[in-house]
Amino acid sequence: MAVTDATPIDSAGARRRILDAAAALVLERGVAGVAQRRIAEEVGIKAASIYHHFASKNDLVEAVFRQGIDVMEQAWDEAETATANAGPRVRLATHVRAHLSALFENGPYTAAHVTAFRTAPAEVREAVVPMRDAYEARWTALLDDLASADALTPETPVGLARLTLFGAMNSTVEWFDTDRGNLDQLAEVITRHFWEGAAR
Amino acid sequence: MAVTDATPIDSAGARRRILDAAAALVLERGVAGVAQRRIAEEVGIKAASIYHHFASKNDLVEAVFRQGIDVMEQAWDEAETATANAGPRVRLATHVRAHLSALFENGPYTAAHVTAFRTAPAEVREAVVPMRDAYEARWTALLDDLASADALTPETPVGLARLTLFGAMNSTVEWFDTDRGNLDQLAEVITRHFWEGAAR
DNA sequence: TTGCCTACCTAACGTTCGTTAGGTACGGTA
DNA sequence: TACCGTACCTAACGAACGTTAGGTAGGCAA
Repeated sequence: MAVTDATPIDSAGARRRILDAAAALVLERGVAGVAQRRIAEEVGIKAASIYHHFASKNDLVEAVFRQGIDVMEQAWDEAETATANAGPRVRLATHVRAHLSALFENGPYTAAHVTAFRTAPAEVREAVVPMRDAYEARWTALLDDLASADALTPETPVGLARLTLFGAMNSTVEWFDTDRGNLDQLAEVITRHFWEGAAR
Repeated sequence: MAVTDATPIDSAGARRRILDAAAALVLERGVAGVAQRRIAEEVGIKAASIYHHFASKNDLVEAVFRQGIDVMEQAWDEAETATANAGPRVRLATHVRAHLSALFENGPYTAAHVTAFRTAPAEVREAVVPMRDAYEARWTALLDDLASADALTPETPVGLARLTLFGAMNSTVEWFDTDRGNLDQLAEVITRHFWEGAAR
């Protein structure tokens, strides 16, 4: 007669705690570098118990990536409503700040997505790509707006400009430290560099 | 009495072929996502034979990263001698082009280093960090030069400017396709964005 | 001819991986 | 009171992992 240690106090939040731990670990070790047993240990359960909440490891990391994109989308929406009547530069700056907020101020999901997506199994990537594309399309639309309002120089194709901007924003996860740096200042530097470099 | 399949025709180049395969695979799957047996398969040998050339998997991936930094350093040196008497903007543009050359035109080593370093085991990272720092110091010195020659605005700290530039350059490995895009044009766009954004 | 070095091999080791089967405890519902 | 779903558990599976031991074949030197 075996006795169980199970103490499901935080029953509803268990799935969320697994996701949190998975996202944080995937961020620092990559998808293949994280074992389910390690995630479980972080949460305080056994590896097999993860299967009560997720069908497989792929299912779990896919959920992490989806959450990362959800966070970005939400940040975008807030920036969009906040700048309904703003000029092009303010609109751009607000969205840059929102993207950085998604990367640093709402858990490790977006950061994990940005750094680890490329190394995920093909099945996971294929399932997530449509959501990724939708978010990128929003940025393309914004930059198209700016371009057709004559705010951007026609010298640089919009697609190239967007990728450069994404690079500048996303690569901050490699070095920026929320405890030591100021996100508003960072957003302003990135915005200024892009704006002065791309504005006409 | 077992018979061997060993056909060591390209004896001297075996180490190089292992490194090539390891770099390419690490680039697309991350360090933990690549098995020695997979690398060996790519080369056409058995996994155990890798140990004739490298002491361990960590030793192998460390060699990949070191090679990646060597490639960058070499590109830097060539750019440095080519712009001995050039103005600040040309100097910057040449170094940007050289860094992109390291990323795309000299094997997967630098690209592997840039994308996979963060997920490598701590021992590997610690061994490689001094080389990384030395390369980054070269960029800091260049930007300091530009700043003290009054070419850069004092509004942005040099450290922040360097990290922004690195972000723009390194993130190109995620999307740029050598077959479809032009590296000279890409270098020019990145240089212009940075220059117009940072110049005074 | 003998002997050694280089570059590979086969076979296996212990460990860790994702995953499954089958059980236990507990809170709520009938 | 009996039952049932939820949330965990232990135990174990086969596969894959990094790594080691011990061999074999070919080239070169003495």
